[in-house]
Amino acid sequence: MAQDYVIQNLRPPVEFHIDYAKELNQQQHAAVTALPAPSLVIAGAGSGKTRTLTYRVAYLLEQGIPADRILLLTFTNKAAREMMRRVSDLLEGGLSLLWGGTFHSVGSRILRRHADRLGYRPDFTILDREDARALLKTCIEETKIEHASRFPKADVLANLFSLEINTGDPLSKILSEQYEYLEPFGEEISTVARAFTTRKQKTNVMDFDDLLSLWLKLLRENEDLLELYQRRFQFLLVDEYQDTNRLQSDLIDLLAKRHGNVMVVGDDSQSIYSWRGANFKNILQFPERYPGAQVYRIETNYRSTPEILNLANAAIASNTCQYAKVLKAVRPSGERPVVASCEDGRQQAEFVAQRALQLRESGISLNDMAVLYRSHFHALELQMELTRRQIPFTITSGLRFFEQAHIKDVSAYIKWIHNPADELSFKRIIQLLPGIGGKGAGKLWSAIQAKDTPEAPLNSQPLAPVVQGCARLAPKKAQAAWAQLSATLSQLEDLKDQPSAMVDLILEAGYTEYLQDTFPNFRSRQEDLAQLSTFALQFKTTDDFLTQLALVTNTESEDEAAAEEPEERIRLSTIHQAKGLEFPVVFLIMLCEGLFPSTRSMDRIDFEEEERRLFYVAVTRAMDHLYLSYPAVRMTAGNSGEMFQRRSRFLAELPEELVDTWNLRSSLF
DNA sequence: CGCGGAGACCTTTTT
DNA sequence: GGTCTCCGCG
Repeated sequence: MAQDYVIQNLRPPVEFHIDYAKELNQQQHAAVTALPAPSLVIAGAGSGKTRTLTYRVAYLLEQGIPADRILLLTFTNKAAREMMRRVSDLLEGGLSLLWGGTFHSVGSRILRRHADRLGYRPDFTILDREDARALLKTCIEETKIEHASRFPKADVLANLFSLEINTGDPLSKILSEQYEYLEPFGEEISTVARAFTTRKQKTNVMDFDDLLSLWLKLLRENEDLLELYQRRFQFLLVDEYQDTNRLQSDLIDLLAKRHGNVMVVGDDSQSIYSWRGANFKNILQFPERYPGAQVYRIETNYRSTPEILNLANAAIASNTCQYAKVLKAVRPSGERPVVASCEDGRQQAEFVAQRALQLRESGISLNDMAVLYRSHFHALELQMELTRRQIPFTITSGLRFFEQAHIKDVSAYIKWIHNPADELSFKRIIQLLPGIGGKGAGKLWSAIQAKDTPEAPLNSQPLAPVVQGCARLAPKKAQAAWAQLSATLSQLEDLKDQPSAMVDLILEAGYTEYLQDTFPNFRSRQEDLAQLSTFALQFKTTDDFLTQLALVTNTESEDEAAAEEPEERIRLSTIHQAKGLEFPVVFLIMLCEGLFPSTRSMDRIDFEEEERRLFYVAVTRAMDHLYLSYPAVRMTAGNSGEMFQRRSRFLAELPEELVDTWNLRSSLF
């Protein structure tokens, strides 16, 4: 059995010759070299959070802790990969045993190993948001509900369930506090919730929340596994702790219970995910939950000029619920941030484009510039302007790469082969055939289900003959396509664990043709699919491929794609997606009341403080140049009218002497 | 029952 | 712009 952590029992310490005192400042150094014990690192924006964590890992390894005893939890997979790379650089390679990733990806790995304990099989499919919603929708339809027309739609319900799981509050409490108008439906909502859970288990699929809640359930209900993982993960490092929710902090607490060797790093001023159940009180109350925890504050900012930092400090000052801290700049003085008031969205777009070109003239690469905004649609006019001027840009649009219809069509084949219980995927692929719609797909699914018997479970026999056997149930119109489908499935089954080849095969076996017949823009869709095939190349198992497909965000995949081409691009991104990044030049646009802070958030309690933190995150992305802009009038959606805008309260709060104000409106007259 | 076209409606933030 | 819904035709 695994031993408790005792330094003498482990490998002899390895020396990496890192002079920690020289590489780190005093506080960072203290945090990095702290003895195993709970610790909280309050690291302000741009203060070297990643650096601290990276050196911490190196330090632990140097102390003789085997890499596989360390678990690094980050907010995105990309952040984990980046940190691993840096540790690996520091230590000159050899770190394959280090575990790191998001809660979701670590959870999915652990769940695959012990799925049977939860009534799942290890080949379970991970549903993306859209699929989870579709499944929920069928559960709603199948539950007999009075006054069904007034029953909440699937996405409202999905939010509700997600909140329930992520905050740990009972449904009744959430309903009475936040969704009063749904209280009359309480009973039926619970019925749907149960049906949804059963359905997911039966079809061997998990949604994002399940990856956390089932992980927690697994540990809570299985003493042996809890002990196994408590012993295995002797050192927990958690990044972006301010954005963890109840479920995640419970997981950490449970895993750390035996050793208490947990270091959490975060900045309460940058907590921007409360709508997803994140509870930034986790970070405020950490010292109470972990008596004896050391608290380190890193308040030196290495990223921004003093001018930008002054503005950031002023921006966050109005928030009351936080660890009071003032970031100190060490960089030399630079330009004052600019507030530009523009005529309309169009002029704002021109301003950004022009300014970007001027800065480029002065020697700054487009890669070093970012335009940030509150919501995806705020960037529409800018996209048009940049396109018109042929300024290359990357945008992480609302629609994620992996969630586009054609990508999901192709992956549905692979998903179903991999997990024959996956109802959604099966229905999706057969509805691509002519003459088969929702109803027909339902019938055919039942027919397939009938072949799934205890003596001959579907997931242990070739699927192609089963599908072929159901041919007579398919409509006449679909016969040829049906035969083709079963042939394709048969070929796919031979390509087990070659996901890229599977994608290529599906394309050749008629999907490309389908694309051409269906979509006017089939060329760009074909390119996407070629990219999918390339993406799949890096995976040795179908399992890995499908897991990553579900968990990798499009910023991550786009960054990888962009890294391969030499062209410079300015980056357009929501503030949420820019979390953790930094850019020499930042444009923050659409700073109008109603847009930022967003009216959509105003029904939430404490919305203003969270929106202000978001504003703070945005301005602290900037290293050298910061431009804040807003239009005076704006087209409103739908009725093509224009509305006068007021500048955001966050701009109004800034002391005048901290910014240069440019009035681009008056220059027109 | 499937499917294509027309029109309504809506766009907060996401692992 | 993109998705969802409704309607009438095959």
